[in-house]
Formats: sequence, C-alpha cells, structure tokens
Amino acid sequence: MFSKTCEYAIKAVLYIATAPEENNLFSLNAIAKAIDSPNAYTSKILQQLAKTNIIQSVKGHAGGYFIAKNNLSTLFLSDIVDAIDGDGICTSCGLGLKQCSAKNPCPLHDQFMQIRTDIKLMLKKTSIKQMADGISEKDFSLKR
Amino acid sequence: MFSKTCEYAIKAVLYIATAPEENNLFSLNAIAKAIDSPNAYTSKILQQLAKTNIIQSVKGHAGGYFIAKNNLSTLFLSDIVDAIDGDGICTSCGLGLKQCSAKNPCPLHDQFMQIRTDIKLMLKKTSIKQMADGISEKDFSLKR
DNA sequence: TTCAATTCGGACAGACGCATCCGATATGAT
DNA sequence: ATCATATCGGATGCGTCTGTCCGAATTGAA
Repeated sequence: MFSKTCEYAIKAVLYIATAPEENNLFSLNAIAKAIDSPNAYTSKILQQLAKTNIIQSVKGHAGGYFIAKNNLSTLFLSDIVDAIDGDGICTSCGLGLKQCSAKNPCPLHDQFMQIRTDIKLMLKKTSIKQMADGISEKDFSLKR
Repeated sequence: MFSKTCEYAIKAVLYIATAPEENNLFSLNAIAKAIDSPNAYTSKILQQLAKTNIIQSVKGHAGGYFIAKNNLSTLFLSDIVDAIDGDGICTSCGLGLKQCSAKNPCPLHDQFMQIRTDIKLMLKKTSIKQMADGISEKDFSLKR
C-alpha cells in the first residue's frame, strides 16, 4: 500500500504527536528507537517531513523534532502520504495506464474507482491528533 | 497497488481471454505488442502464469499461449494477483507491522480493515471472462 | 533431415527504493 | 573559546524489482 519510507514517516509523526505538552522535543535517536527504524534512514525522512512543514526541527545542542500545536489539529494522514508517496495511490490507474480515465477507461477502471475513492476519503478524514490520542490511551504498538 | 509484473500479467491474461474461439493461440510477440510490454520480460511472466496453470502454453513451431475454456469461466482477478504478488495486499498491515491484528492493532488498523476487505472482495468477484467480453465490445485499451 | 519458428531457462544488466557513512553546520553548556 | 550534542546534506553501498541476452529444447514444415 505505502512505501516503506512512508510507513516510517507515519509512525514517526504519530510518535511525535503523542507529546503531552506543547513544543515537546524528540531527538532522532528517541524517535528511531520508538518506531524501531534504522537511525540514519529515519534522519532523512524527518528532514523531508521538516522541509514540507509537517513537522518542525530544532538544530544544535538539545535539538530535535516537534509538531506545532496549531498544525497538529489540521494534520491528516493524507498530508503525510502526499508528501512522501504522492497521491498516485488515489489517482493512478490499476493497470498503470497513463491515459486511463472515465472517458477512456481501462478494463479495471470501474472496479478501482470505488476503492480509490474510499482510500482517498479515509486518508483525508483520518486525523493524526485523534490517532495519537488513541496511542496514549490504549498502548497501541508502533514497533514489530 | 500492484507490481509492474502483475500489471503486465493482468493485461496479458485479459488479452488472451479475448480469443473468440476455443483454444485460440496467441504468440509471445502478439501479446507483448498488444499490451505494449517488453518482449523478453513478458516471456518470463507468461511462463510464470503457465506454471501456475492460469494460462496454458504450446511449445515449438506455431506455438503460443491460450486459456482453457473450462478455466476461463472460473478465473478471477484474485487468481492472477495471488499468483504474482501474493495476497499481502489484502492481509498485511498498513504500517508494515508483522504482529498487527484485531487483538493487537496498530493505530491504522481499523481504518485499513474496511479498505482491505473491499479490495479482497473486488478481486474475488471480478471475473476475467466478463472483463474480456467488455473489451471486445467497447474497445477498451490495454496500452498507454 | 534439415530448417525455421517458438517457448523455456539460466545468467546477467540497469534502475530505483532502502539504508549507511561521514563531514558540515548549528547551538547550548562549560 | 572550546567542546559536546544535535540536525543537515552529499556521497556511497546494497537488494530487489524490472528488463535483456542468449543458448537449449520443442515442434511443424519444406
């Protein structure tokens, strides 16, 4: 469904979003450990998320990553997926045809239309904050 | 959604399934041309489909590939996807967690459950024969 | 029998996603 | 100032999926 990079990104954002207080910082090491991801690779992903303003970074001594509180309330799963994998999962043809459309449909077009619509809707309405709150409540796992 | 290999496989099977008469043979070259796929690579995929009995092959001069008529009526999209990509698309966790389940769910588990169920159902009930019939009628494209 | 057409099967090449390494840069503490 | 602790950014390596090459095997036709 998602690329491995995107899976790491989602887990990282969810973990950062569990911060109980505003502007609570998490270091790269803490994040990578919490989501059981390779340290160096996770660094790249966090940089990418910072560049697209999904998370914020603080450089230097005692630095780390956090999510601005005003961002958190408007942050959805779709934002992360778009930033990392793009929106191909919701738009591209099931057979990989570039000219596939409602007017010029591939044989699978109708079958996939509904699925893609459902995925798009799910990503759009799944709030990061809501999921992060669920983690602290129910001890959801971000590892294994 | 699917691997490129799987996309080629689906297109190839759909093309072969458009045969108007029983046991109508298509050569590798004809298939690759019809679905706009690399010749040599398509060969590998057709071998794989033949090994899993989704299609049948005839070796030697004037050989080629065909689908046994009694197979065609019971052949569904899920058969091809299972043979090439496996059933991970319908079963594996959205975050790539191996121990994710209803008892021990990841934060995305509930959201993905419905999507995966829908995909599985769609693949299971989408008949190759039915789609192939649609191709001859409406001039669906298997290229571009 | 010989030849041409075709699938089969193994080895190899290329591209891209995944992952690592290391120096540069930034920042707070001593 | 100097140092320790972080993130940043470029270069590089690895593995898998995608794709190619070529000879072997099979079959029908001349």
